[in-house]
Amino acid sequence: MLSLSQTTGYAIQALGCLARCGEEWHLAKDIADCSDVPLPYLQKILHTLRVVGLVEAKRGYRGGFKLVKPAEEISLLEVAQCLDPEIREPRCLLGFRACSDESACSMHHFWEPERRRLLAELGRMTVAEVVDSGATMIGHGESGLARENQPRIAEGRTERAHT
Amino acid sequence: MLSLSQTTGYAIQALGCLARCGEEWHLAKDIADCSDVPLPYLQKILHTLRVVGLVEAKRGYRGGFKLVKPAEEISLLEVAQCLDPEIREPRCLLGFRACSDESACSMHHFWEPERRRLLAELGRMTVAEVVDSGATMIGHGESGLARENQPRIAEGRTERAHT
DNA sequence: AAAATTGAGGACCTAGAGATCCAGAAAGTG
DNA sequence: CACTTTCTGGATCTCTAGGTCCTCAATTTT
Repeated sequence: MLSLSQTTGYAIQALGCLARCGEEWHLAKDIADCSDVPLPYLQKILHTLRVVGLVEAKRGYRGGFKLVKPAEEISLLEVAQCLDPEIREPRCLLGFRACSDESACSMHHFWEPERRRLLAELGRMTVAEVVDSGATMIGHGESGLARENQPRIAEGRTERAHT
Repeated sequence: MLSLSQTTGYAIQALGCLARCGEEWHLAKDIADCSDVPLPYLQKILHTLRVVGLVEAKRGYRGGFKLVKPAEEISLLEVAQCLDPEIREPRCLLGFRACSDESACSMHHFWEPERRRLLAELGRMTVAEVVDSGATMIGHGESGLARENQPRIAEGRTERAHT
């Protein structure tokens, strides 16, 4: 209750990781290491984010994911709307099927303004802000929490002697 | 997202119906008819409400349910806490396992005050207020919405020529 | 005491979210 | 071209909320 879905949270984390770490392609695996998101599930989420046009994907050697637009232009609401169907079609707080502005349940007049206010908040906040408030960098496995300084994306790939 | 569980909404409806309709025993069936809650599930919820001490139950002929204390003394928060485990142990908005005031995720400082504010609201609102803002009376099948005037509990039982 | 009524409470079903796994396709490397 | 890497996308598993069903036990009526 009173929260975004787990999946949306995961997506915000993933986008945050990408935002912090430049224009390069980043592997799903590295993003997973940087966040609290299990890899297989993250892959699925990244896939969805690509379909809705928030990230770009490249397959094959030295492929990965990157943001399509700057993190300053991605609102949290936008992310939530892509992944959380209930955000688009909110349920009546009491579960009435026919609840609406015209035929309101007894909590509607309390709840509807609250809901709008929170959505507006989410519409104002961007992925960039979330990043700035201190999270983990891809590839440093800090579990995504704001501890110590901010690590960066895994450069493990350089060890593979490319170029 | 951003709502109480369906079950909590159902419970508030049921308590509201009981509140509106006096001290007598009311059948689960009549309460179901008055609300948008499917009978078998309502029975389960009423059972839980009895276990946590919000309603009293009586079995057998002319049994039913009634409130243990006046609706003015039942806060919505109280109801939610009985039925919605996530209210007691809120999840991190981003899904971090270790998120807390000390080790906060990047949305924690935005979300925590919002959450507290909403919980405080719910703590202030009572079942009595929800009733007063216009809902359906038990036994008149108005689907629980604030249409027309407020119907009362089914008196179908009187047809059975008791007394 | 027998019959009728009604909640108690456990077994069970269903859908969706969260999560995992794997064969296959695309892309770069040598 | 063969090989490796990495995303693709569908099948599948698990867990929980929501919901149904059925038998048992308690209580009142007659």
